[in-house]
This record gives sequence, structure tokens and C-alpha cells, in this order.
Amino acid sequence: MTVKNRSANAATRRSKRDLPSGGNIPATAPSSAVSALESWTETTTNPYPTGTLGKALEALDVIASADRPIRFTEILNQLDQPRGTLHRQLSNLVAEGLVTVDQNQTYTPGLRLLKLAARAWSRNSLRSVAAPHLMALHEATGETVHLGVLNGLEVVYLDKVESRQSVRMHSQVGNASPLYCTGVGKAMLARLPLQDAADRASRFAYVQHTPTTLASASLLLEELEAIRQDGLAFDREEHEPGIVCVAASVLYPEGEGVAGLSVTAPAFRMGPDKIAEFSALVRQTAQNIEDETDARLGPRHQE
Amino acid sequence: MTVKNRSANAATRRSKRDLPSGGNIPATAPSSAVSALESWTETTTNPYPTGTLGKALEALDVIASADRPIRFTEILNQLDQPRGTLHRQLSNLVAEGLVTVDQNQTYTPGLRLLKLAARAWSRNSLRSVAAPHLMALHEATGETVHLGVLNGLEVVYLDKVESRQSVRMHSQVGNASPLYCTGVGKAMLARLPLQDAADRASRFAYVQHTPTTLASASLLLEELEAIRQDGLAFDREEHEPGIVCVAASVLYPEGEGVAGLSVTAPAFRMGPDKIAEFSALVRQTAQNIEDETDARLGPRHQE
DNA sequence: CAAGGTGTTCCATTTAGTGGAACTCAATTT
DNA sequence: AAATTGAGTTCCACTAAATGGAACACCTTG
Repeated sequence: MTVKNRSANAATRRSKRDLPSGGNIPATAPSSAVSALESWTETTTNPYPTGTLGKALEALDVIASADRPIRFTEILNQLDQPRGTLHRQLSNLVAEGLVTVDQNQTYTPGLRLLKLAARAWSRNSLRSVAAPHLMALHEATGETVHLGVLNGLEVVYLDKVESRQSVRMHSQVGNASPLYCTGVGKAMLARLPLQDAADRASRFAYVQHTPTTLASASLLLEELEAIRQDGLAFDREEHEPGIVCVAASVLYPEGEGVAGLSVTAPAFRMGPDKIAEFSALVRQTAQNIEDETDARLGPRHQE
Repeated sequence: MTVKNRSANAATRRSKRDLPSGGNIPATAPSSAVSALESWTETTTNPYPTGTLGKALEALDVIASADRPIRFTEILNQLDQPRGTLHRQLSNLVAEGLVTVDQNQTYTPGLRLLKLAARAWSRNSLRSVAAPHLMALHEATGETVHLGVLNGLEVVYLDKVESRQSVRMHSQVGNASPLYCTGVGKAMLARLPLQDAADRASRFAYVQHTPTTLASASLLLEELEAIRQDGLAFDREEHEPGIVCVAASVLYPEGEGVAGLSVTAPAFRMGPDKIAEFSALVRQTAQNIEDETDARLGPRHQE
């Protein structure tokens, strides 16, 4: 076979069929080693060979990332696979309901994704434990409350409570943001083992979203130290201009590691006084959730 | 190789590798023929060979359907595949972030599902066109408003606007309910070609959720006729006791076919007078959304 | 410490995914 | 109207990759 320049695949496929390091299924994000699972978080091509599944998901990712129904050839161009192959993969995705085609041969994410995610979400234990606490925090502060979990180099938001929900209702759930410029992100980073936090810190792109966005690993690490001191992280308009937040981390024992929660508000509504007031509430809420997840799992914890 | 009684697989695999009927990728749910894609909606094993992908998704489905983290063997029992095979499939799912394992070797749906679904949802064109209309309908009625789409034998809810969102916030988005006992479901069925509606009607299980649940295909078809007359469907406590709703269908031209929307409320708050009042609003809202999706696609519609 | 169960790894076998090329069908162009 | 391009689909020999039986760890339990 002619190898051409199929860089992605060539780089991807390892010798025969060995998994990350020996084939053992690693507990997800063990929060100490740089997890094998972070791969798909980044924009680079997945470095681990998951065979057919990986290919199919690459296609699915392209379709999901497109901001409109996307044509066959566009997908082809972004993936550098042979036409025949891609076509069959798409057939399969369509047959499985993960993707939808309409008459104009344009592809859109399918409803099955929604169904799967809805079940996943509603059964997520951290989320369900946290929900009432988030609600209480929202009532106490009157501001928007977020719950997020650490995922590679991102926060993925699991839940959100806001008053003026109106049009942008579910906007955040399932969304992902960088760790280095969000309150929840920094709170979670600070909770990681030092080495792990440093590893991740070294891998961010440090896109300057606003004038106050942290611009380098060293600045970030310095701030993490402060966060460790009092258990609170702040977003000072670092991600979106005019938006500030107070955040704290939650450790939950079910192996997936670190989560975080925050109260977010426009800067004009949340001055130093309010921040001080909310800080205690946020810290307390994080503690409550952590206690409850601990309790749920029972005292089999110290073994 | 010894074939054993691997019924699922045996029944699944067709001769060599032919797709549903010749291999052409069919436009999803063409709302006339019984679509190939309904398969995964039902509980029976997927009758189409999607090879590895299909197998992996079966496993994912099992994990997502479980109401708690599930162990390896439990999955194995539900799937009837060799241990080695299942193990490798799970490895792949984990490596791709679709599934998460914790220390106790229990499997949970992964965050990637949420991310994918969130992107799918936020970019869904029907949903985004409909959102402001749903909002308006909610303001006008003060009651909960749903948007759902037809998917095989189910309604999948795409959006929801309710006032007392509190704890059960996103509960419905992505959820699926049967067609025959929901307002949206019946409205959509009535909008299908007669033959198609009859086909589907013959395939429901007709579980008696409440005393008023329609109990047979003939009863359903009769009611569909009435719904076609005035374009409105009603749920008279047919799915949940004490809950009624008024629904109408929306045809949207992007190939996926039929959708529906409804106003839902407790029966005591929505008597005959209110129903009459809301009926007009519901009908009008459906019309508005339909017009707007038409307009969006431009007048290339009659060709 | 044997017995049973559960999870993981190995490897020869063969299935099923691959991908180059040929084909079809439109929409353009000459 | 014939010729050209380009997008989507199909075909099929080739081989990579999935398979699955069996052996291996590692608990837990009697």
C-alpha cells in the first residue's frame, strides 16, 4: 500500500495493538499521572489506537464541531481518510443514529447522542448529590451557580442554576472551558497533586481572552499557591470581560477525582463586599457536598 | 470456531457486509417508509450490522441504561459476548472517553458524551429557531412548554421552558417518551402519512400508564383522525395522573421530518376554559415556528 | 489453602475494515 | 448537446484489526 502523507494515522498506529501502557484499563483520570484519557480533550489527533471506534468518533467529532450541517467532502478534507472508508464509517454512524443525513447529503449529530447524554447526566452521582446544595447556594446569593468537573485540560460543566434562565437555558451544561482562566478550573487545579498541576499548567495555550487572563504557567502556579492557602479561587474577568466569580473545589471519591463549583456574576453587581460575603458560602457549600459524597460511599474510604 | 448460542450476533450478521438495502445511506427518517434507523429506539437487538461500532455501542447503551455504576460481569451477562472481546471494547470506549472506570472496576458513562451532546444540542437548528417562540408561549400561558421530535416510536424532547425550574432543571431534555400517550407524540403521529402512522401505531406496546391511556392501535388511529381535523392533540392524563397538555405538530423541512410542541400543566390548573384559551396559542406558535423554518431554508422548497 | 468468581492478557484464526479505482449522476462549461 | 468537472457511491483484493478460547492473576469465601 502506498503510504502517502496520512500523517494522523501513521503517527497514531503503534506497533501491533498495544494499549497506552500494557493494555490495562486505567482508572479514569487518577488525578496523579497524566491520564491516558486526556487525549480527546485536546485538538491534536488522538494518539491512542482505538481502531475502528476511534476513526468513527473522529468523524463524529467533526460533525459535532461544525456549526451547521456539514457535507461529505468537508468531513473528508478534515480527516484525511480515503473516501470509501469515510463513507462506510458515516453509513455506520447513521445506521446507529449517532448522525443524521438529510436529502442534501448533509450530516448533523443524531438524537441518540442526546438520549445517551441525558441518561448519563441524570444518573451522575456527583451531580445529583450536589444539586440541592447548588440550589441553596443560588438562593442565598441570587447569582448564577455552576458545577464543573476536571477533564484533561478543561472544565466540563455538569450543572448550572441561574435565575434569569430564559433563552440561554441549558447553555452551559456539557460545555467545556479552559482551566487556567476560570474560577472552577483554577480551584480544581489547586486541589491536584503539585506535580500533576504543574504538568497541566505547562500544557495550556494561554490564550489571552481578556486583559486580566493569566498569561503563563508561572503566573498560574503562583496563583494556585494562594488558592491552596484559603481554598478559594477567583476569576477576575479573566475569561469574559465584566464577569467575575468565586469558586471552590470538591473532591469526590468515586475515582473521577476533582470537581468545582462557583458563583458567577457581573463585576458591577459583585464588588469586594459581596465577594467576601459569598466566599464563605461557596467554601461551605463545597464542604457540604464533599461530606455528603464521602458519606454516600460509606466509611470504606481509608482502606 | 464453535458457534454456541450467540443468538444476537448470529441473527444480526447478514451474508457478507451489505447495509440495510443495498448500502445506500438513506436520508434519516424520511417520514414515509419505516426507517432503517428506528432500530436502536427499540429494545430488541439492532438488526443491522454496523460491525465493531455496533458492538461498542451496545456496551455503551448497557452502561448508560444502568442506574448506577455497573460492573464488568453485569455488562457481560447482558450482552453475550466473549469476555476477551467485551474487555477490549470497553478499553476502547474508555480510551475514547465515552466511558469512565473507577477503582472498583465499575463503569459509568463518560464526559465526552455530554460534550458531544451539548454541541449537538446547541447547534440544532429547529431548537434554536423554536426557542424564542417557546419562550413567548411560556410567558403567555405561564405553564411548562415542551419541544420534541419524532424518533422511531418515541418523542425525544429537545427543549423545555418552565417557571419553577428549581431542582429538576434540565430533566426532560434528551429524554424519550412513547408516542401513543403524550400530546406531542400524538400530534406528530397525526402529521405523518396515514400508512406510516398506522405502521407505527401497530408497533406500540400500549403500556397502561394511567386509566385514560389509549389501549390499542384502533383507539389511537381514531383519535389521530380527530387530531388531523383541528390540528391539536390533547393528553388527558394519559401518561401521568393529574397532568394534561395541549400539543400541535411542526413540520420542518430539513429532512428529519416532524416535531411537536406542547403546553403542559396539572389538571386542576388547566380546566376546559384554559385549554380553549391555550389551544389557539399552541396552534399559532406551531405555525410560527413552521413558517420560520421554511423561511430559513429559503424558497428552494418547491423543487 | 483450596474453590469459585471476577477481571485481564495472550495469540492463532479469520472476519471485517481498508482504500484505490471505477462508476454514477448532476451541475457547469465549451 | 457533448464534454468536463466534482461530489457521492460502489466494488473488491488485501491486510490490519477484531475475535474468542484458554490461560493467567487476583481477590474473596468457605
